[in-house]
Amino acid sequence: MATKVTPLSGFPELLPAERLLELHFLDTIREVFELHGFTPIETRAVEPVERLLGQGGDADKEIYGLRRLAADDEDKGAELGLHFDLTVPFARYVLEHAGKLDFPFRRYQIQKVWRGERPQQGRFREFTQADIDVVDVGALAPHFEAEMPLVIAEVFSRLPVGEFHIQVNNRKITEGFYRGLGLTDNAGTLRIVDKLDKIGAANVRALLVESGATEEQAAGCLALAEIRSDDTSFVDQVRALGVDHPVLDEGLAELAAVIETGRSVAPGVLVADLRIARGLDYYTGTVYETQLVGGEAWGSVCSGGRYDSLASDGRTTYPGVGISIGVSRLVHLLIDNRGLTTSRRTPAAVLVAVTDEESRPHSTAVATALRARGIPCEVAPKADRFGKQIRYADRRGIPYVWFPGGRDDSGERPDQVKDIRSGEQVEADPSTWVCPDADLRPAVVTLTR
RNA sequence: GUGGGUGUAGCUCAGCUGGUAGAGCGCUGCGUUGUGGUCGCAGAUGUCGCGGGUUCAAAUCCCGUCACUCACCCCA
Repeated sequence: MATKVTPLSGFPELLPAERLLELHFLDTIREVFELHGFTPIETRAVEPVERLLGQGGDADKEIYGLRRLAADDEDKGAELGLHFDLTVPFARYVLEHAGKLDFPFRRYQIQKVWRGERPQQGRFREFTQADIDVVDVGALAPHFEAEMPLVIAEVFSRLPVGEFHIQVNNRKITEGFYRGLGLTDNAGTLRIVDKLDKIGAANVRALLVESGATEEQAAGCLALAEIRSDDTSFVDQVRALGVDHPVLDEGLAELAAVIETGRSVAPGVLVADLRIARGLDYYTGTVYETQLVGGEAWGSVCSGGRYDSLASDGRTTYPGVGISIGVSRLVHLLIDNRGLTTSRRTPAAVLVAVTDEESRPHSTAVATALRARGIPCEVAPKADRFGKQIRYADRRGIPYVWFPGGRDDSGERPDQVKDIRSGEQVEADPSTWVCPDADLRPAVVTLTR
C-alpha cells in the first residue's frame, strides 16, 4: 500500500543530530536527579479514565482514550486513557505500592505523556516530561518545597539553556487574598489574572469586572499580580495592600520560607512572582513555573507544585511536591530559536576505512580494539575510493578516519589515522591511540545562520 | 471544538489577468586510478495535497475535502 507519508501534527520526531542533543539533555537530567538521591520508577502509559479525570471531573483535560480495534460494543471493561502527566500516575503508584515504599519517598520519572490539545509552537500532543517528586505519609515537611526548584536550577546550570528564572507563587496567597477581597470564584479569577502578560492590565481589569468583580476588587487583584521580588520583601508589599485573611497569612509564610532557602542556597535563581497561576488543578500551595530568558513566548519549560490530597486512599493521605521539566518543549525551543544541535549525527568518533573486501577483517579488528577502549566507531560499509570513504565520514560529522596499513611493494605499512577537520594524519596503533575527550562524544554546538 | 493562513522536486521557494513546470541548495557521475571539503562540467527527481466543476486548455479560476500551520481554550 503506497500511501503518502505525512507528518502527524503534535507528534514531533527529531533527526539524528537533534535526538543526540535530546539524549544529552536526558542524560544530564537523570544524572543530577540521581545525584540528589531520587530513585527511578516507570509507570504504565495508561490509567483508568476515571482516575485521570480525578476529583475535578472536568472532561476538558483532552485525554486520549485507548481501546482495542477488535473490541466489539459489548466488550466494555475499564475505560483506559493515556496519561497526560506523570504526577497523577505517580500518586496512584504510591497508593498501590505504599506498603513497599520508604517514606518520604523521592522518585524521578522520565516518560512520554499525551494531551489531545491543538498543537502549537512548543505544544505537542506527545511529549517527554522529566519529573521529580517527594511524597510523605500524613504530612510533608515544607523544606521540600524549596528543594525541588533548586534541583532544577542545578540541572539547568549544566545545560546550554542560557539564563532562566524559576518563578514561585503559592495558591494560598491568591486564594486568601481573593477571599479577603470578597471574591469567591478563585479558579476563575486566577485564570483571568494569568492572562496579564498576554493581554495587559486594562483587559484583565475589564474581564474581571465582566466576571462580577467590582472595580476595587479588580484593582486589588491587579495590584497583587504586579508584585514580584527575589527576596522576602514581597510580604510587606502584600501587607501594604491591606487585605487580611488567615489563608493569605499561611501562603505568605510558606512562600517566604521557600524564597529564603532559595536565596541562601542558590542566589538569584528563585523569584517570588505573585502573578503565576498556571499548572494543574490539584496544586494546593506552592507552584513553580520556569521561563528561559528570551524564550518567554514558548511558555514555561518546567513547572510543578505542592499537592496535599492527590494521593489518598480514604484513611491515609500522602501529600507531595514535585516539579517537571518539559523536555520536548525545552529541546525544541533551543533547536528552533537558538540553532542548537550536535557536532555530528552519529555517536561514532572514528570511521575505519576498508581497503578492499579481502582485508575487511583487518578493519573490523581495528574497530574492535577501539571499542574495547570506549571509542565509538564504525567500519566503512563499502571499500570505495578513500576519497569517498572520507566523504562518508565528513557527511556524518565523524571527525577521524582510520586507514588500515598492510603490505605493499615498499613493505609493511603501519595504520594511520586522519583528523579530517585539520587534515593532519599520523601513524597510530588501535590498542593505544586516543583522541581528545571532546571528540569522543557528539558535542553541543550552535548553528551559525 | 471555533476562526485565519498555507499545500508545487529530498529542502527552501518562484510560477502575474488560465496556454501543458522552474530556481537555489542538496543528490549522482566525471575532471581527480583508492585521501574528501573548493572549483568546473554533465545528469536524475514531480500523481503542482486529493476529488469534482468551468474551459479548446487548469499548478493557476470555482466548490468540496484532507493535511499542515497560527490564534483562542488549556498547558510542559
